[in-house]
Amino acid sequence: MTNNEQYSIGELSKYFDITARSIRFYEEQGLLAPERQGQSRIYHLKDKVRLKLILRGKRLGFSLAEIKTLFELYDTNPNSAAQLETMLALTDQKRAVLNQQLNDIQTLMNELDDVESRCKEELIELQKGNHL
Amino acid sequence: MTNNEQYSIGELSKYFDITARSIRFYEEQGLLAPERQGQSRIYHLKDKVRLKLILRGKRLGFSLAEIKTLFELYDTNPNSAAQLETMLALTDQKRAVLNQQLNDIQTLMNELDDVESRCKEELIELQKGNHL
DNA sequence: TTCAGCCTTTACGTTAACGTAAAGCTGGGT
DNA sequence: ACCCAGCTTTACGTTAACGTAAAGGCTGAA
Repeated sequence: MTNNEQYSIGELSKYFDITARSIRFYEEQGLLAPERQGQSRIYHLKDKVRLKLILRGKRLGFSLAEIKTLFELYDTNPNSAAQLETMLALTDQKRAVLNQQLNDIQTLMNELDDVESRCKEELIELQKGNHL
Repeated sequence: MTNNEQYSIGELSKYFDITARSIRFYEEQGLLAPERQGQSRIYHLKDKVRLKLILRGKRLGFSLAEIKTLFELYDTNPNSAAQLETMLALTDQKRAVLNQQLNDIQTLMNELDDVESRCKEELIELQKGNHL
């Protein structure tokens, strides 16, 4: 009962609104490894989840190479202490970057608020003028 | 009293920890327009502020072209209604992107928390083992 | 069978954001 | 006078992440 849905590359590309070329490229870079039936690629739920993670990583400004190493860290079962330490260090590092982004976004949001309210005030002024 | 500090390109590059090449490139792309004294560039506070904005924009994933149009929108004194509407549309658009990023970051943070706590638990287990 | 629609591989092209080298001016210190 | 650090321009090189043909295989409907 572990979900047996299958997807073609075209279905996935439509679903995520990206090109098939991109999906093949991610595979070429070692981020995906879909099953094959004959020459065609068959994607399952785990591939779909991976793609989702890839796209989210990209939106956050990670390179495909970075995303790949994150996958590898996540995939290798973390049994040795050294591996775990490495993982912790990396998560901390990423966390710092994300916090920086949060700050930036907050600052920018505030500025957008300023601009927006000033714009709206000016629009109201223009409206008043039009009544004459 | 409006602050008369001057900076050389070297000073600014050290301050922001970027190369002089980058700063010249931003100028080449129309994002900066420093004063000249002879052949050398002289930067003032407003240039420094601009650079800060450029770098923040970049951290948020904006292209230099996008940053430039934002600057231009910000610079043109917004007097016509059409301009104001454009500005409002753009701010809304950007706000949507930023909100998406916030979601992504939040999701990722949670996952990092999960990974981290699992790592720490495993480390503790390893410690216990070492006592035998 | 022929066609359309989807898939495949191979391979060269493109864009953004610089890196990097080459070659030269220039002001201050010794 | 000379040098050096820091500035300048010009121009070609580089990397990431695809875009865009080109040429062909497979499969189901007409």
